[in-house]
Amino acid sequence: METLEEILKQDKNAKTKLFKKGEVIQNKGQYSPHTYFVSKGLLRSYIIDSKGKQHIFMFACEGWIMADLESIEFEHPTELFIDCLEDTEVVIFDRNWMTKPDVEADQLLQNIRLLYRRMGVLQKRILMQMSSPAIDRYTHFLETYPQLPNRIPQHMIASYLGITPQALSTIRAQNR
Amino acid sequence: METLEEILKQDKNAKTKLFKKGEVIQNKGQYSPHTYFVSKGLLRSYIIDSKGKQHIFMFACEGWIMADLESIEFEHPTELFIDCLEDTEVVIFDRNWMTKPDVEADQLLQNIRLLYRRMGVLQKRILMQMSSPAIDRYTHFLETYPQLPNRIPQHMIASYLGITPQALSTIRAQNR
DNA sequence: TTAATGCATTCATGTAGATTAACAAATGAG
DNA sequence: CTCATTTGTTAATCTACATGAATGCATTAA
Repeated sequence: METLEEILKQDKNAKTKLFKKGEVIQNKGQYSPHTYFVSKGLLRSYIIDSKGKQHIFMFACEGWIMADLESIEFEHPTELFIDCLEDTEVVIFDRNWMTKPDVEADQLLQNIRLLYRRMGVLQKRILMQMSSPAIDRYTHFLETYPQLPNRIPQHMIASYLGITPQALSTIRAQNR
Repeated sequence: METLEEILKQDKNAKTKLFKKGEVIQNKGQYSPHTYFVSKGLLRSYIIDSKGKQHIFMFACEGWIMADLESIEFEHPTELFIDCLEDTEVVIFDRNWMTKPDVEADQLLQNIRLLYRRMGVLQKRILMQMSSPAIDRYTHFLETYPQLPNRIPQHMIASYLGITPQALSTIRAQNR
């Protein structure tokens, strides 16, 4: 079977778009039912809570998809900001892209596998958030995304882990 | 469009199964690539962490699906236990059920919507776990699952929220 | 060069929630 | 019915992590 990327490159309907580092793709309050497949670069989604604090929901580098599925499924405005941590190339899909009649079986299968993979990651994240201390979550992050620490600053890792940059710094110091 | 339940009832391939309250459907360490659609009753999935503590990952009542998607997608043994909190009727699917050639378009669309819905819930849960205190998570749980508090004991709600039963008890007392 | 800005580290103190324990009420089994 | 288990509550103490402030070090701009 071909990779999703190979399939997408042959797809006439797929819209490719380039974003610059720092560019904002989606703002809180919008309803934008798009799903982004990252073919190159690095995206980030995050919320800003009632106290003004940022919390990174996820990163998406090459081969991952980025979308506010809660917003798309329940059809309400998004709480998520999405922006680019690097110059990024994405393929954009609309709502219900997966079930359009012209979608090929191969592509559909790949799409569904991406959804499963994503859910697997979300599931693991919830379980770790509930049952493991910050040090274990950090170790797990390093194992799962070995390439990311070289591409993003520490404070973003902390934000992803759900702790402060100070706490992460302390953890790293103890672990040395 | 018909509901998934109506579709499933006409499906010759769908296997229906009955479980008794308390029965264990899946144990940690197994690899069982099944997805359960709950047509009646209530299922629970949970992990037991390295210190022996239980953490409830999710509940699935009527109309929801239950599966260890991490295990299915990455093809490793499950960490999740699944058991019945009530007498429960489920429809069982195997790995790759969604992409079988004999699956009808209507059913496929419904299946994908269930996946999206589930991911929306997971996403919200992660964001709340990171950014909101226990009291807010409890309130959100009550809004999202108004029927569940009548069907499960408090300590299971606490376990789902990621806090101890004592903490939940205190929160509820303050809120009165 | 000198500010100015962003990033990481360390420390002192504060706090949400964990832990442990004790107890009462409800439920269930023999 | 009785006894045992499950469930929910309250309180005292403990701990992981937050908060706020100070410091050093790059990088960039003027």
